[in-house]
Amino acid sequence: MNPSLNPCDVIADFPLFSGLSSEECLSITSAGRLFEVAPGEFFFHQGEDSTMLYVILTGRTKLSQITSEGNQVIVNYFGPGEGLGIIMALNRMPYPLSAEAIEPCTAIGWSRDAMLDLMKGNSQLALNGMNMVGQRFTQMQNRFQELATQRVEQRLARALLRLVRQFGRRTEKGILIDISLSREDLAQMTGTNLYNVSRILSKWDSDGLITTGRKQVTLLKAHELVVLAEDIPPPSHTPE
Amino acid sequence: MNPSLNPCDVIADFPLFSGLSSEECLSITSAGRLFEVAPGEFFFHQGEDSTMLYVILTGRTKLSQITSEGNQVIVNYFGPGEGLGIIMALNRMPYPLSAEAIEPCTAIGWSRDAMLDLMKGNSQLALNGMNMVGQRFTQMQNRFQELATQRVEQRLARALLRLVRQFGRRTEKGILIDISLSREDLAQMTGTNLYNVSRILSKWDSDGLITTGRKQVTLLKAHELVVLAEDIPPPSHTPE
DNA sequence: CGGTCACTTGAAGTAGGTCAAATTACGTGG
DNA sequence: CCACGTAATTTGACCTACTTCAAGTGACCG
Repeated sequence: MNPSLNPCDVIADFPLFSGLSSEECLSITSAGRLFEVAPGEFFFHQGEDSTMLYVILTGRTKLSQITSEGNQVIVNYFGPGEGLGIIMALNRMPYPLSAEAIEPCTAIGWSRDAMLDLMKGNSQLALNGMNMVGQRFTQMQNRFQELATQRVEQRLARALLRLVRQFGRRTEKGILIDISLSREDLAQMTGTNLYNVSRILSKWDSDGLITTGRKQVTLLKAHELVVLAEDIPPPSHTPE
Repeated sequence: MNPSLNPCDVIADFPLFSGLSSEECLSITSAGRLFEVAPGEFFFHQGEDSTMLYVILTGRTKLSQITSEGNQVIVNYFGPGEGLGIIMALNRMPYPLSAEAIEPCTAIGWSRDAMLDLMKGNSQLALNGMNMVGQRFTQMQNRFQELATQRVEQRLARALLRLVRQFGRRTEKGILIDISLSREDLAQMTGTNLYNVSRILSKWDSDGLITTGRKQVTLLKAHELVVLAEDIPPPSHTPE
């Protein structure tokens, strides 16, 4: 009955809790613990044994992976309602990626065993977990396909559109992607390098599609980006 | 009690049934139906509404996806014990890919609702399902990373090694990948085109790493492929 | 005001994509 | 069993997208 530790009003429409009564929400959340993570700190690091899983209440988190060759790949950014470590914690494997707070974050965390017990006793919860994993699987698969078949320009356009959906904020100039977002970050999201990203953004900037700043991007003509994202390569030479 | 419709002895160590009693296995399998799918036929097509999910008993299946631009991507090959449509059927979304039998297949199939009911009544089953989805997620993520950071040659080496693990069969010459496997197939698995694959395979062939035939590959020196797969690019010019 | 960090831009090199054509294997029907 | 047609594969040549290196510019921080 402690509202500060049981923000059920907030989490009621989180996917993990959908279809659950408020009593169930209460007992599930009270089996966990509230965490606060400062920007730059990590919920967990890639390779660590996965003992905890979290659902974000507030703040944004960056999920990234480092390859054996030392290349970093940004897999995703997560915000409120999304789960961290759900997949792996329930599979008893080391975390395959690192989760870093890029803003002050609060989250509810459970130990793996606690969550497994909860799920065993509440199959709706287990199904919700499975749905979340499934969602992420689909996203991942789409990005895989993207990477396999599209050119950098299209992938970059899609990445921006995804980010806008997650972090877009209307301003008087256009739609700002409201997170710190360097060229390097975008490169790591799209499987290329910062030079390439810089060139493409510069081009779009001078074409009036976007405005760029230091670690930020604002979309001016989102529709044109959609056209780019859907490919349709420009007619190279006019065939009669 | 009909052994032909309830091959519990076979499925006992399938991941979906792990930790379940034979009574539970029995009641779960009997809620499903046995399917036989001939080579070239499909369990389901991409985009169809996902009403059924399957667990393969025998035979191999190819999972592929077609992009909006018409490019095909081979996501995976699945064999006995693996699930088809688990992710999507439980998420109430259209199948994101097509599942085609490449050998005579038998599988148990359930309607989505039947499986959801079973899982609601048996949370171990739900957890098993989640584990399977999690496994596939991890695989997908690794391949994503691969595609984002590695060159075609490495990706091809890895693809072959993966295929060997799934379909490798010792022969007197080496380890044969025992499925029909064209250059085009390999290209669609690694995000490149058949010309590129053909060139690389030819090179490896003349280096004695593999032997190739029409729609087949045999590994001779698997270890050398592992070296290639782990990258370590050849020293371009000897630095003192 | 100096230093660092993010970003830009140029130039050169390369992996890989594309197109075209030749070659080889396979299967079928005669 | 052979000849033919088709499909798989190889190979060459060219070209473009992308990477890499290098040098410079601009922005924020102390």
